[in-house]
Parts: sequence; C-alpha cells; structure tokens
Amino acid sequence: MGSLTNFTERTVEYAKFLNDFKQLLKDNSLKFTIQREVILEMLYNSDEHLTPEGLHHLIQEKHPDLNTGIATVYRTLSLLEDSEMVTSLSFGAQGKKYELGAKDHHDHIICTKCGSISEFVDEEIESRQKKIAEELGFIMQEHSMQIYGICKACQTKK
Amino acid sequence: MGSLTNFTERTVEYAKFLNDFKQLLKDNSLKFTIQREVILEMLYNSDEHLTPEGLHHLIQEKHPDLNTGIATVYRTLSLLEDSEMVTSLSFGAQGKKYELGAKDHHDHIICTKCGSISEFVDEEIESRQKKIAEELGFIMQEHSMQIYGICKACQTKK
DNA sequence: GTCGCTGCAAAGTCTTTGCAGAGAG
DNA sequence: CTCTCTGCAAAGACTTTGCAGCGAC
Repeated sequence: MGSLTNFTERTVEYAKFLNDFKQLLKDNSLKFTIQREVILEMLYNSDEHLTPEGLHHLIQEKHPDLNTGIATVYRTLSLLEDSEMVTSLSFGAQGKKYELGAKDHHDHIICTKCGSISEFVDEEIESRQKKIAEELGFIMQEHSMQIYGICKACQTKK
Repeated sequence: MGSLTNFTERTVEYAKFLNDFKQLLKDNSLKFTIQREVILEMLYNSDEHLTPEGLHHLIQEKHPDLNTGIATVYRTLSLLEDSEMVTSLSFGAQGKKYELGAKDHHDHIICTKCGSISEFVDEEIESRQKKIAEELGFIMQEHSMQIYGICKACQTKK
C-alpha cells in the first residue's frame, strides 16, 4: 500500500512541475514542445545530478525517435535555470550539473572518489548563514555549502 | 609603527610561501623559474581571487619583460593546486578563480551584482560540518560554503 | 651538459549562436 | 499563418598539449 501512495505523490508532484513549466512558457509567449517536456521529465525522474551531456545521452536513449540535439538541451536548461526551475551546481570539475529546483532547500556532500553527490539539510547551519550575511551587511539571496569526502561505499571498496 | 609591523609580518609570511614552494619543487626535481616565482608573488600580493586570465594580465603588466604565456600560468596553477598551495573556486560563472591556500580556512560570500568575493569564518558552522559528514558515514576531507547576496556597496549604488 | 620549462600555436572541451526548415498556437 | 523551436554545424570561450629552443641546476 505504501507503494501506491508513493506513486500518487510522485505523480502529483510531477504534474505540478509540468504545470508551472507550461505557465512559465505561456507567460513568455514560448512554446510547449516535446523536447522541452522530455527534458523536464528526465530531470524529474533522475535521482542524480545531471550534466547537460548526461541528460542528452539519457534522452537519446529513452527517446531515440526525437533525435534531440545537445543545443536544445543547453537552451532548455538555461531557460529553466533563468526561471529558477532548476539549479546548476559547479563543483571543481569542468562543466555544470543540474538538478530540479523547487525541491526543499538542501546542501551537498560530494564523494571525491566516485563523484557521487548526496544531499542534506541542517537547520543550525541555515540559521547561522542568515546571521553571517547580516553581520557583513549583505542582503542574502542564496547560499550553498558543500562537504567533500569519501563516501561509505568507496571506503569499503578499499 | 603599525605599518612597519605589518610590513614585517607580510614579508615573513611571503618568505614562508616561497620556501614551501622551493621545497616542493626540489622534492619533485622541478625547477625554480622566474615565471613560477612571479606567479606565486602575484597570487600573494593580490587580495582578490584571480582568474588565470586575470593573473596573466597582471603579470604582463608588472613584468612585461618576461612575456609570460598563458599556458605557463595554467601549468603553474595546476602545479600549485595539485600540491595544495592554492585553492580553486568555481562559483557558477565560467572558469575558475584561484587563491593562495595555507591561509587560514575561510568561506566565501559573493556579491551577485559586482561579483566581488569576501571571506569569513564561523566556528559554529565549521563544527556542524564535521558532525554532518560523520553522521552520513563520510570521511570528511574538505568543505566549502558560499553565501550569495548583494554587498553593501551595491546596495547604496541603487 | 642534462633535463625540465617556456612560449607559441594547434588541438581539445564545453557551451553558444546563426540559419533554414519544422511545428506549436 | 505567424513566430518560436529545433537540429546542424560553425563559432566561441576556456584550458590543455606538442614541440623546438631556452635556461636552471
């Protein structure tokens, strides 16, 4: 029974993203194309943080008929990022990774061996950040934090 | 008199960097060249976080006689980064910025209007980070935190 | 002298852009 | 129908690499 509930929640949540996206397009006289829908869907269904190239590969795999170009992926990601529906992460490595925004805020912990990224939230840190920005005279807009280390899986892998 | 003290401290500190650098080179059978020295010196004397291109410009300006190539800047920065004498920062924007490491650990607050980067430290956050990594089963190596906002100067500039 | 270093230019990545035909509204 | 999108390929930005001569040790 738990699984039905999850399924429902997930579906509803995706519908919300899709709706927001359609609204965004409408508001700007832009068009809702299959390519844009697929990109949003892939971002939603992927638990990982995707690179533009990784996203492109995934789309070619799941929707080979569309023959989506990498340029469209970049253009759509920029669009989504500008309207704050996705967030880009750029940690050290070349290129950026993207994740669907509007999820709850969270920070990242990155494994330096395998490159995997996990998420976490810590209220204490969140509130300290606000205070620090204030003290320094900044109007805080965003913040992000990363911890780098070796994940459990890579530790056992010797 | 304060200024003499500062001057002395700064000089001593630079000598330390220089020494570490020379040692590093010796340990790896690498050579101490004028270009490498100038790059270290520029990094030390700049209060800003420099891009490879910015660093290159600066060197051409201060030492036009050397005619240093951008490739050498990149090569030296990689060398310094690999040996952990400098740290690279990659926040959203394209390309990386570099800063001399081995200064005290600190985090960054970035103005989204003018792009300037300031530094700060907060012990409470530092200790929370350690705890979080532990809880998640990670062996923590590094961490970094950024706050984005509008700095005081840009706020008054309307 | 030897062997690493440098500048130059060419080659690589990753990302953006121009264009002509395709497709959404 | 109109006006935006798309794929393609070319162009850009940033970074790395190969090479022949130069210079530190």
